[in-house]
Amino acid sequence: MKDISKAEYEVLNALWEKYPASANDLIATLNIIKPWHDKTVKTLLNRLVKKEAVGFQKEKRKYLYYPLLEKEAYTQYESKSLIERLFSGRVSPLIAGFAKNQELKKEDISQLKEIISQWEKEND
Amino acid sequence: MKDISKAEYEVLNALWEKYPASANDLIATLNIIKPWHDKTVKTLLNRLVKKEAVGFQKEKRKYLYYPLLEKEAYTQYESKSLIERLFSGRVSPLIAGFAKNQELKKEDISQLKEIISQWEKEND
DNA sequence: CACCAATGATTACATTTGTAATCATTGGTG
DNA sequence: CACCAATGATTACAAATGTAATCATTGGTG
Repeated sequence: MKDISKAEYEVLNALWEKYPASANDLIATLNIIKPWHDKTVKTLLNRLVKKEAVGFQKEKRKYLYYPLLEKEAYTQYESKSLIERLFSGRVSPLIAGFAKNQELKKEDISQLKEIISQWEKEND
Repeated sequence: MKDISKAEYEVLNALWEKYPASANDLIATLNIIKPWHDKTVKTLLNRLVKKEAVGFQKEKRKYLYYPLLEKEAYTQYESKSLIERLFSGRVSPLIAGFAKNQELKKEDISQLKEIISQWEKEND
């Protein structure tokens, strides 16, 4: 998987939210959260195309872009890379850090319990 | 917190494992896992000094380096940044991804349960 | 003392990334 | 048809990053 930079990720994430999308669609969506010039968005979009994370279909002069890389595949890859790099591949130290720094809510705990419960149903 | 690149992190991680350490100590340690030229390690070390992640004490011509940035602070910051960026600040989707992709072991589950149990003792 | 290797400081260069600007083409409108 | 704005393609430039090389200084040794 080719590396996708943080700025590129923002563009790709906007596309995952809604596609197919034109460059102008994405520029409008991103303008809500990032004060980026439209030229910046177009460049990042073109880099994503070059990296084969995004494809497009021509419709007259307008291009309609769609993701080639799935959000889940990407988030899993990035998560795993970070866990590997920082925690020798173990997820528990990451969660322990969140717990220690009071960054877990009751809702998070419930959700984790649910995931564990489901895992046990499928694996124990 | 100043961004620490992946290569810089490797040097810093070697230092966290054992400090104070000379440049040569680090070069030797890193040589085990990375085929880096010694000049590369020195450059990365100097960049870490510039970023104030690392300090040093002179001992004749030899410098003994030590971390200024704590491993836990860094790993928590990076973890949180990733979770914020990819999962809107929620840890459960990250764990759910690991579960879904069969990347959790029984041992991970035990550890997560322990963390949850501890959290509940301190917060419920 | 002279020499040399060791050590850190500084420089180098290619690639990647962030944030644009400029250029070329082309639909649409008057 | 001419013109112009829209649209994508290409270029630009600074900073960060990866991976070095070169330079300046200085301990240690013969």
